[in-house]
Amino acid sequence: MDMPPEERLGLDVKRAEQRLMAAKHAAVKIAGLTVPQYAALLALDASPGISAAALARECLVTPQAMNVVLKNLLEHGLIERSPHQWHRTMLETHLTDAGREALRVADEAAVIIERRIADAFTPEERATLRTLLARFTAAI
Amino acid sequence: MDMPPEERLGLDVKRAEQRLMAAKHAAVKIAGLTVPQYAALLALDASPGISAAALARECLVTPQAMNVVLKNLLEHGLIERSPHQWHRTMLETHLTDAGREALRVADEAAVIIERRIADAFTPEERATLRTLLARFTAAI
DNA sequence: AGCACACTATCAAAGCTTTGATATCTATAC
DNA sequence: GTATAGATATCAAAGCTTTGATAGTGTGCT
Repeated sequence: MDMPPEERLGLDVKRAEQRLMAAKHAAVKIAGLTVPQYAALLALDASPGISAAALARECLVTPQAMNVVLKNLLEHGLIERSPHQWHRTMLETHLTDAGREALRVADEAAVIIERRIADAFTPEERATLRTLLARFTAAI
Repeated sequence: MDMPPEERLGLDVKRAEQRLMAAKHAAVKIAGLTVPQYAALLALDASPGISAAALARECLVTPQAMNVVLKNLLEHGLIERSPHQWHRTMLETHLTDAGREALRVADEAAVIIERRIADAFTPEERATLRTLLARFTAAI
C-alpha cells in the first residue's frame, strides 16, 4: 500500500491524456462530433470502404464500441454503409459529403492543438518523449 | 488536414494511457473492482468521511460521474454514506470492512504494475518523462 | 466434400463520463 | 433579516467502452 506518488508515473500519463482529450473534445465539438467519431471519420477518410471490424482495430477499440460510433454517425448522415459484393457478411463504409465536411472542420481545429503541442518541444525532445513513452508502454 | 503522424505526439500519450488502463483494469478486477472504483476507494481511504463532490475533484471527474461510481460501491457494500451533522446537504462517505479488504487486494495488484513501470526507468529518466509530460499538459 | 478456424456483424448487460437542469442548504454581504 | 453567491446532491439524456454470447460467411486443410 506504500508507494510514493512521485514514483507513480501512471498519474502523469493519465493527466496528460485527460487534458489532451478535453481539449480535443472541445475542438471537434464545433463540428458536432465527439472524439471517437472524429477518429473514425479520419481513419475512414484514409481507407474508404473499410469494414467496421478493421476500423475498430485501426482506432484501437473493440468492434462493439465502433459499432455504436458508426450507428451514431449513420444516424447523423455522415457515413453510409452498403453490403459488400462477395463478402456478404461485410459492410462497406463510406463518408458522405456531409461527413467529409464535418471531418474537414473538425480536423482544422484538432490540428491546431497537435501543432501547439508539437511546437512546445524541440525535435530532440519529441524523440525523447516518444522513446520514453514507448518504454513505458513496453514495461506494462 | 496534413500533419505527419510522427509529429502527432497525442497518439503516443493516448496509447500509453490506454495500455496502462488495460493493465490496471485487469489488476483490480481480481478484487471485483473497476479502475474508477479503485481510485475512489483509494482516495476515500486517505480522506475518511469526505463528501462525494470533494471525492470527485480528487479523482478528476465530475460529481455526476462520481455519484454513479459511489452508487455501485454502495450496492456492493464497500462503502456507507450517512448524513453529516450540521451540513444537512452533505453526505459523509466511509469505507466498510469489505471495502477496506477489496482495496487492499486491488492495491496489491496495482502497485505491482506501477513498480514494474518505475523500475523500467532510471531516476533521471523518470524525472525527464515527468518534465516533458508536464510541458505537454501545459502546452494544451 | 466436409470440417475446423477465423472473421464479420450484432444483441444484451454493465459501467463510466459528460452536459444540462433542479432543489436544498450554508455562508457571506448588505 | 434578507439576498446573493457557493456548495451539495441528484435526475435525465446522450454517448463511449467493455465482456459475453449468437449467427452467418469465407478460407484452407484433410
